[in-house]
Amino acid sequence: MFSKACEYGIKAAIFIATQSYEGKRVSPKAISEEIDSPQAFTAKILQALVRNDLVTSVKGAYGGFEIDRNQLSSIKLSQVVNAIDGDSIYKGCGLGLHKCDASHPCSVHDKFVAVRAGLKDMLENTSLEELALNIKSGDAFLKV
Amino acid sequence: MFSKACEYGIKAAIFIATQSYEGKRVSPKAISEEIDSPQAFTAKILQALVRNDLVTSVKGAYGGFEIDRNQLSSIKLSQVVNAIDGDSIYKGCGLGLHKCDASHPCSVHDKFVAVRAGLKDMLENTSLEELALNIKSGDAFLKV
DNA sequence: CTTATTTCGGATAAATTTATCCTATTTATA
DNA sequence: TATAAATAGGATAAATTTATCCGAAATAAG
Repeated sequence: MFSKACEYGIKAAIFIATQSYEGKRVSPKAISEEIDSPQAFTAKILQALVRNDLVTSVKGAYGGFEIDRNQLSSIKLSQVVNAIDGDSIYKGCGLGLHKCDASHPCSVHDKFVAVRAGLKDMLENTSLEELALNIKSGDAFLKV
Repeated sequence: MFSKACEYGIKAAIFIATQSYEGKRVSPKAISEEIDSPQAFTAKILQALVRNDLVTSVKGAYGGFEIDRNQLSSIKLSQVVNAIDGDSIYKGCGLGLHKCDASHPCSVHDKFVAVRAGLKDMLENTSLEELALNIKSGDAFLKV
């Protein structure tokens, strides 16, 4: 469904969110250990999140990554996915056609529209805050 | 959503279906031209469909690929996808965790369950016959 | 100002997916 | 039986994704 990079990005964002809740910054090392991902690769993905203004980075000593606590509820999963994989997941044609729409549909177009709408809706209505709270309450987990 | 191989596989299966409707066999060359895909790569994917008994191949002169006309309505998109990409699309965890289920959910587990169910339902309830008829009637297209 | 710490970013490597090439095998027809 | 036509399948190459390495730039603290 998502690329590896996107999976790491989602997990990383959720972990940063849980820590930002307590006013803590986190390093790529701590993140990759927490979400069980390759460190250097994860760092690259974090850069993408920073470039898209979803995560703030602080360079130098005592630096790290954080998310503005006031934005935790307004940052949606869709923004994280979009920053890494783009919007092809729920925008592109199911069969990879360039020009596929209602007026020039591929054979599975109508079928896909509904599924895609559900995915889009899910991503756009799930906030980092909600997911971070799932983790903090012990209702969900980030690894294994 | 799907791999390139899977996209080609779906399109190829639909095209073979349209031709089998008229009792015609088709060559990998004709298929790749019709669905705009690399020929040799498409031939490999066809082999997977043959191994999974979704498509029949006839070797030698006047041979080619065909689908039993009586099975067109019973072969579902899910079988084509499964033959090529496996069932990871709607079975695997959204975050790539190995052990993710209702009793040990990842942070997005519950959200994904619904989307996946929709995708699964769509794939399992769409037959090659239905898609082939969409093409024949001119309501849908296989390329561009 | 110096130093230690930390993110940034370019270069490179490994793994996977996508794509091509060529030969073997099969089969209908003459 | 010989021949031409067609799929099967192994070997290989190209492209993309995933992953690693290392030096540059930035910053807090002494």
